[in-house]
Amino acid sequence: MGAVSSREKKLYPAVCLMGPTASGKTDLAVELAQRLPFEIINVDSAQIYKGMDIGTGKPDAETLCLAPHRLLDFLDPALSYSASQFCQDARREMKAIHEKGKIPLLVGGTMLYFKALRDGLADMPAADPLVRQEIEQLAANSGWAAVHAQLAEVDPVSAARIHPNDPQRLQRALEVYRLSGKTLTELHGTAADEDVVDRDFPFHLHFLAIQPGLRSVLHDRIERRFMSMLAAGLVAEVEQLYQRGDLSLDMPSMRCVGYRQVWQYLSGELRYDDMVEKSIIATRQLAKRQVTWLRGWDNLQGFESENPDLLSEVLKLLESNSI
RNA sequence: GCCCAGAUAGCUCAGUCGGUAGAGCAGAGGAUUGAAAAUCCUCGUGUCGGUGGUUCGAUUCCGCCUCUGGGCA
Repeated sequence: MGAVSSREKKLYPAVCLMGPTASGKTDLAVELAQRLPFEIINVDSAQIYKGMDIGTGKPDAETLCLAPHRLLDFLDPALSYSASQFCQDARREMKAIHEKGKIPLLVGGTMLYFKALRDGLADMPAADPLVRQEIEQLAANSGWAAVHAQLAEVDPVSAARIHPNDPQRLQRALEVYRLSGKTLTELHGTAADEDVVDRDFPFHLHFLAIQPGLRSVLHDRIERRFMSMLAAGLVAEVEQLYQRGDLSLDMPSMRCVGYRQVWQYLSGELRYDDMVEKSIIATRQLAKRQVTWLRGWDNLQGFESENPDLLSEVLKLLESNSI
């Protein structure tokens, strides 16, 4: 067992704490960080945004003082982020934490980011606003079916895989071809070569997840949490963003659960009660997609979030993994 | 009390010129490679309010009853 075990020896531990929204990840992470030499890295695509605090369930200032979070609250809502940027940023922070003699604790519900970190991303061109605009123009003029048809000419394999009704993926696939002259199909699998894993990414990821045992409990928590967000001033928070004038509903930040619906309320498109209902529904649907990711996740240690002994059980598991 | 309109899937409703019914939303399952809190796919049996009648056959037509709106008193 030469190659494998010698590579494993060079890997340092990092812990990934996953779970659907409203399952109590942050509370658990903060508890863990106070007992073990962890430093927390945020893995939540909404909590990266500045000025989006209440609706994203960002930890409050007091909590952040006790347990600082990296990659949290650093990006203006007018900008977009990506799984690729996350990987670069997270690796940089993980190394920095390791150099301080501590262990990275990655916490969040953005499963694509965890996956990208674990598996790597293919070597592909980044998003290009101009090319995206061209493709959107094509779609506006001739329909997304035309985009799909064009993709089918250059990359029939991807065209067969991507549903004609999925504009986001059609656009990306055609964008990659226009920018690189290569198909998504060719480029997939070019990533995560072992050099990258070993040299730039000398970590072994331990995956933990928490979630309620019953879906009904999760739904209950989601509803109550959204109500408390409203009580805490969510509408005023979104109104500040709304009034900036440079943000819009087609930006990733304003498509976040809750923000989108409050925005529509502020613009008169939704009545207050409908905004509340639709926000809660959107949150439940988000949680469902997160649970779907978790169900298929390899080597995942799951914990029941309502378990009163949660903390000690997680600590026991970490100890048994020599963390 | 009288008149009118309703009563069909968890919700909002469509429909059956009489042959036991279908959309949207919700919900469930799934996909997921630079927007991912995004984007997309699949899944619909329910005493058709109750009860009598007409009929080979009623959720559909008729009577009565119950309930809910609205109007008149």
